[in-house]
Amino acid sequence: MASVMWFRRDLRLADNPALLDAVATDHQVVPLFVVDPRLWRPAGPTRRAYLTAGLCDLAERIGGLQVRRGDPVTEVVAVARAAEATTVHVAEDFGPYGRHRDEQVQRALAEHGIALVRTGSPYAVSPGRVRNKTGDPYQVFTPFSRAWAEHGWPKPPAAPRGVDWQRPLVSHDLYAASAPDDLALPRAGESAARRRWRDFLEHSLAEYADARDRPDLDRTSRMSVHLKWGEIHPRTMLADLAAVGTPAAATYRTELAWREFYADVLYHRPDSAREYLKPEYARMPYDEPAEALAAWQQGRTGFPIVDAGMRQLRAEGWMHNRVRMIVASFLVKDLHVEWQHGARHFLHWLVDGDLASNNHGWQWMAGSGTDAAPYFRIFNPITQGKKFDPDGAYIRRYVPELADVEDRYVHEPWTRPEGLPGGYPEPIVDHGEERREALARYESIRR
DNA sequence: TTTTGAGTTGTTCGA
DNA sequence: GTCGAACAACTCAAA
Repeated sequence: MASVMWFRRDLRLADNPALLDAVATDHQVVPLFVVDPRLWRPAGPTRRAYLTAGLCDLAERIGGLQVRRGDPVTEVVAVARAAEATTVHVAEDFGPYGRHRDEQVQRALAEHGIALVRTGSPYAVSPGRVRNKTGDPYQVFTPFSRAWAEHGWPKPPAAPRGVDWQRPLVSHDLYAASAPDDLALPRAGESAARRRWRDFLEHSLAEYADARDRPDLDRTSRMSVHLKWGEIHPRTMLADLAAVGTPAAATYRTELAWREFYADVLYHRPDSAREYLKPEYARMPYDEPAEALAAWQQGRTGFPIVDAGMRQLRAEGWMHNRVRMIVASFLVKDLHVEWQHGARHFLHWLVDGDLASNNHGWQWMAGSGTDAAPYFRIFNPITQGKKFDPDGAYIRRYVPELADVEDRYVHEPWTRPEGLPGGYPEPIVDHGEERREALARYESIRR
């Protein structure tokens, strides 16, 4: 007899209600992870490598981990039956695929008299629980975040003690997904997540409100990847922020609220992962993706801040948030390419790639998302660069061709009297022209 | 029911 | 260089 703890996006032992539930049911616990081809295939090399490292870390903490590769419906049932378990414990998954998968698994387990027990979720307040007074989900962020904060969340529980882990070896084929040598990925695992969080609280939180927008300063928390894989739970972070209690802590809490808001929107509108949240935007005329999309992907648009961001993505599997907005605006509004192409590229390369946050961030930038503000919010890549990377330090870090360009030309190297430095492309479009073009196209879908 | 006010992340123009 | 207004009138929560 034993219970099964099926880890998915909760690769940690502390603050893990599903694990506590598993231990409470039976102190003999089989730790399981299933590498699901349907999720593994679309994950790019960064998420594969990071997940592999994260699983190795979890296995080390536990002293073993059953890793299976295949359809969860068959794999979870097989493991549960072999362990003679009566319960399989999970944190609830609210994504479109996860919900469907868990229903299938639940049904298959039930045939053998085994229960799938859902406890907790990757969110402080589970999607679907924040409602307005009429019981409907919120459509805009600010009222959601107020209600979300008032909803409250329990104190983070500690890691369970006295677990009798049933420890099989980690299967070896998992190690096949190591990171490409030229990719600089962050350290994976629960300890690394907590270390980074403590480090951020101590050194960067105080200046977070202003410094987070400066890619040259690199003062964001970089917690997204740890949240993505549940190496730390937002509840733990919220408790720490409440203890700090400063305006900066409140600013950071708002960022966590955004993550929960987008998960909530996706929960209520699972189709919005692919389709336009506001259907009328599907009528927008866009260009077929061609050379322009390729130039954007490769970081060869001739706009320094855009190219720096796209190259950071390829070098680190990560991009600074401010720059994500700039490159997204550029793809949709300067190159007139549909947001789904950008979202797909991001999800392929981002180590923190999360369906809800990623795709709703893109919808927001495309104008079809939850932003109620005017559609004519079009980023000027030059202005944005000057404002948020004033000395061009971020640009120089990722675009070596511009390393020796004088400060005053680094955002517009084509204006340099001696011409562009060798190997750096001419701007592929005229921003002013494309801005007018984007406005005209938006105009065309309005009544 | 009606009204009111606010809305993550912007840009440009002209004084 | 800095500042405020205009952009164009939408959506939605809450009073």
